[in-house]
Amino acid sequence: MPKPERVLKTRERTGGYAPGQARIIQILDMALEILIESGYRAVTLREIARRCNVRSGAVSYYYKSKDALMQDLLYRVLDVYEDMFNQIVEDESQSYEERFCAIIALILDDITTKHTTRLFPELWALANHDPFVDRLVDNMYQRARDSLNQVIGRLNPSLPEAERETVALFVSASLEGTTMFAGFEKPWTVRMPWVIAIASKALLDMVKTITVEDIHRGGTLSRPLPRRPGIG
Amino acid sequence: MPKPERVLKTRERTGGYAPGQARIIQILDMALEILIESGYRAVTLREIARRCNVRSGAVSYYYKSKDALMQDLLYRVLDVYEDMFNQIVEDESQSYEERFCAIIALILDDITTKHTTRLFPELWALANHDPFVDRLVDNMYQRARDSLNQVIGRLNPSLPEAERETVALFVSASLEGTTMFAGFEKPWTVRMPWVIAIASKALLDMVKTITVEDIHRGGTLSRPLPRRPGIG
Amino acid sequence: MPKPERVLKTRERTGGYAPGQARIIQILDMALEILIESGYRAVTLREIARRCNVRSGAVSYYYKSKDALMQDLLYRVLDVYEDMFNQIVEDESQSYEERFCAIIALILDDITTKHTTRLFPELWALANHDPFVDRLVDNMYQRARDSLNQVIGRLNPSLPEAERETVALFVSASLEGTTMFAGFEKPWTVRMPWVIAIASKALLDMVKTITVEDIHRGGTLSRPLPRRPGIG
Amino acid sequence: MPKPERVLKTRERTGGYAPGQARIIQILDMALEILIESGYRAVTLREIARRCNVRSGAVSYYYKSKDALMQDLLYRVLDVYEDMFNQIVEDESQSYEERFCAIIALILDDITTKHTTRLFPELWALANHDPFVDRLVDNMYQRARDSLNQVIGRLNPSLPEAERETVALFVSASLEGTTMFAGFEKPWTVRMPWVIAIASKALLDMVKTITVEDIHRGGTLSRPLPRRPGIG
DNA sequence: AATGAATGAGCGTTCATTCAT
DNA sequence: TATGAATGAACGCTCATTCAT
Repeated sequence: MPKPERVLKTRERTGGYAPGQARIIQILDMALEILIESGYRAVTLREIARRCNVRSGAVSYYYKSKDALMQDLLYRVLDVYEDMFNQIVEDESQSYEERFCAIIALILDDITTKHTTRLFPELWALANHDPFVDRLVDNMYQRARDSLNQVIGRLNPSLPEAERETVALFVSASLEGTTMFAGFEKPWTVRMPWVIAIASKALLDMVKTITVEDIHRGGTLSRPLPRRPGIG
Repeated sequence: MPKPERVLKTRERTGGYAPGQARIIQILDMALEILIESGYRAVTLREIARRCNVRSGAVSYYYKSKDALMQDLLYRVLDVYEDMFNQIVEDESQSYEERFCAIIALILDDITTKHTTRLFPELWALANHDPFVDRLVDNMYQRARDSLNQVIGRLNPSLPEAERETVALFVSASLEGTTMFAGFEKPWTVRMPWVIAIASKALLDMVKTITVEDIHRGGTLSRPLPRRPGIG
Repeated sequence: MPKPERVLKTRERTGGYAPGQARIIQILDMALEILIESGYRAVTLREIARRCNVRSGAVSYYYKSKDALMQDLLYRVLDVYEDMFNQIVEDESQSYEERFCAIIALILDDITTKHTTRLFPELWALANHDPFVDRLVDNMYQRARDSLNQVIGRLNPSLPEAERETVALFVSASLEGTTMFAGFEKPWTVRMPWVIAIASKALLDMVKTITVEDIHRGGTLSRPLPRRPGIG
Repeated sequence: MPKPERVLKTRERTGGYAPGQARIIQILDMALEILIESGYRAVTLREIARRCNVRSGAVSYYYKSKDALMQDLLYRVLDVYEDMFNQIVEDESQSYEERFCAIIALILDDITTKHTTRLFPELWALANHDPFVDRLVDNMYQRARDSLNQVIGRLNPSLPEAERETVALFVSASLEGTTMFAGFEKPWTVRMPWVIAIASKALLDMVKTITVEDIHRGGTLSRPLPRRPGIG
């Protein structure tokens, strides 16, 4: 996506349902469907058009470039996750421990969906070579960590801001990392209940007990690590 | 990569460095370079050839299809990780706690390299739509967990096999998940020392103290989770 | 031509001459021109495009594969012969002998055209290795023999169905066989009038006088034939 | 075969079996095998080499171009037919009628072999666009007609030379024409015995009874023929 | 609002051919 | 006598994109 010319806002500005709105939504839905089903390489204007029962020129009519379409798609897709955690964090009927574990369970549960299992590795790969995707995905995760941060601040009030944010980062990373192993149709999908229990214990205990000194001590290793041998 | 016809091993066995061997290595090196630099989409036979200063027909001379080339490349790349952990696990001069933390530090250190940060998300994305890559990556991680399993067995002998394997899975997933956040040129790269400390504490404490009951209790939530809203 | 997905009929039915219809016709005309001029090997999408003054992508726009194009072409080409004989057979102003000889003259006359001389040997060669072409050509000749069969039935009513069909086959084969010798720009082209006379006499006499016993007697040879020596 | 540079004679000159002779024979055998099995398009140096268990460079070592190889192959292949008829024609123990029918049976029998059924249509197609093949095939058929001519001269001595040759041509063409219909694995293969009987009667009767006047009368049609409609 | 037609670039692949070894 | 390495051209095909209608 080398030419990040925004197109999205045009669409967003049109309140209600302009005639073309329905088609735009259909285009984005089909594009997402392909992305999830077959990966980014398979997302072609032709295939999107085919699934919308229009010609590929029609897709170009709504998006002047494929990049613009993809950007619009990613906005839509990531917006959905925006408030995912806030509801839990703000749920006054639960203790902070409960809320923390609820977030863990929520994320790990979401990870087993086809949608999330397939989508996020694509995003991670795209983000590595596309600054626009990189920024978008980064923003999304930042918002997720904001929620975690609030809860962690309550569970371990003595932890300074910077350290707390890094703790939240590790929590988030821990959970995201299970995507490739226990996601949709992955070998460990059936073990997800156990994984949730293990993650809950590991992360909750850590969050509650970790100190600034623990974090600053660095790794426990005094000896130099053997490095991964290079290739080629 | 639908036609997994191996090519590599035959050629590798020719031993020494026949003249053509050097070119094969160059081809794979360049292919990997492009994969890391620009992603799978950018890996074309012509670009590989360009970087090798030959015509694209020369690449086809060595690999009768792009799939065969990619398979050979992935074998080579993943073979490297094969014995990565064993050295540590078998290091008799360290305690098992030390070995466990050494593995964590080793992996997280490796994650900050450009090579690993860029390569693995590509593999995860490919694996979602390509059974061959899926199997290859799965095998690699399985071997990694074998090493973890040995150490965990010593740190927590009362944990039954199945539970221990799931614990190892979570440990591995936790570490892999940091790739997207604290890998090469990522926003949190500079915080990797802290992340190593946090991960060491969280995972070591968990591994040492977790019980079968903890794992079987499932998540701590009794109430149904709010679901992620669908898209489209 | 391994994937016989019809394309033609759909397009043909769009009736009239939509703008694109003209281009399709031009594409098929140029493809046929090349086939006749230079043989099947020379029929490439690029050469077709060149003769149409468009880029090769434009040809691919109309035909999603070269096979589809070739199939469409062959349908068109062979359809032309469909009613070729019927007009004569149904011509009530002629005796059946006249009609029989008219068919012979019609076919042998057609054989001297560049179109037929060049096209049919290509089809025979293709049919040997391509089931689709095989079936198409077979159908075409079957229809041709149907016309002959009607006339032969009148000229020799006592001949049973199966024997009559084989007689028609030999008549048809006899005529087709002159293509390579007396076709367009062949050494014997100028002798075609004589050939027509010879064929008329040989085939008409045979058709009128042959009996079931003649046919069932088999070859007149009692001794084993010397076999053609094998090669290699 | 646009560059007819002879290479064959080089080979022929080496008497006995020079070491490379065996390889040349193998190359030509394999080339013929492919030609018969899969058609001219499939005859590639690579495939020939593969079947000879050598590299394609080795084939180029013996034949400096593919055309030279094909020419050599065709010489070899057509040489075989050279004396095919002479043995029969010169068989003093048979009457001329018997010899004539024996030739018919011989040719039609040969036509049912895979070798002949597959080879000749390829040659006819090639001859249309390749003067070298054209000349070669033409020579071969000329020799075949020489044999027929001798016998026809005995069966119908009053026929002048030119007319007799045209009669021989039609006889030869009649028989060749059955290749596409009753050859190897063709729909009418099982009817070949009947075809032999029909051909024997039709052609023998004609040869014995036809007169110069029959031939010069031309076709029996007085009215103009409806022409095959043009394409495109 | 959408189509139909076409472009131009690039893709993976195959081929005959060359040539030093 | 043959290989191994490489070339250069061509192939069928796909893609995003443009634009008049």
